[in-house]
Amino acid sequence: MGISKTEFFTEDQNRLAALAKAIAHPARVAILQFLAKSGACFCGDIVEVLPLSQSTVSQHLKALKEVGLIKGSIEKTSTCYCVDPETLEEARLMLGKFFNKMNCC
Amino acid sequence: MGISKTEFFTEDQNRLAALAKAIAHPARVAILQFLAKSGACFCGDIVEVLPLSQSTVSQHLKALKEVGLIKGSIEKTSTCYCVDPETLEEARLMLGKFFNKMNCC
DNA sequence: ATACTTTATCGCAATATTACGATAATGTTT
DNA sequence: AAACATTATCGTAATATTGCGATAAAGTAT
Repeated sequence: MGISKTEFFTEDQNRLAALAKAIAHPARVAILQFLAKSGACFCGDIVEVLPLSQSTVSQHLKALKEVGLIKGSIEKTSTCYCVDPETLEEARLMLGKFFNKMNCC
Repeated sequence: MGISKTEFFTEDQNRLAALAKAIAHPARVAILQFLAKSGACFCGDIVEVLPLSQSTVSQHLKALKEVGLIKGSIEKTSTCYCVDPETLEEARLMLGKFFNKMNCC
């Protein structure tokens, strides 16, 4: 995206933007929904459900993991992913606060 | 972003992603906050406050307007922007529903 | 009409995202 | 050890985003 001037903005603004960016793609929305519905699952389970290749799904999982919305635990031969309730709550609070402050106009 | 497979996903998933993408950049977060705080303002007012050029701010405003989060009315020689409460409510509801369904794990 | 003010758009360059196949990495099973 | 299964990473191509300067567009004021 070009030279994003993140250093000028506040920590909150950057964090909110990062959390929003994590769900700013329908595939990641779908992955989160599937993860929540199934409780926890493997990369392969998601590949079966979505029209994306294994490497693409893995990259989306990485993006979600980096922002903290999901976490993965190594289990047997594969990695088991599940939603991270703490970051989820953080996102819910930040977005809630953000939208509450929009109450004017 | 490459060939995004939006046609596969549901309308809701795409809409949620689009709304999230609108606030997925700190500059747009800052613009929305400034707009809400000031009630309504001109492009020039935002340019004074942010470390971005006039054309860049105008582009961010366009992105916010396209997703419906803000609306602009022509006033005198300039355009007056303000938050659109309806789309804001839509975003709040969609995100709220999304996060509520994440309550498991 | 001309100059001025303000916003929108164009064109460009730099960087990021998305997606995939191929391959590496890691552990399991035979 | 060899074959297998699963996920992560690399390399690459196509496209999108971000940002800016320059310019167009449109209205106001002199």
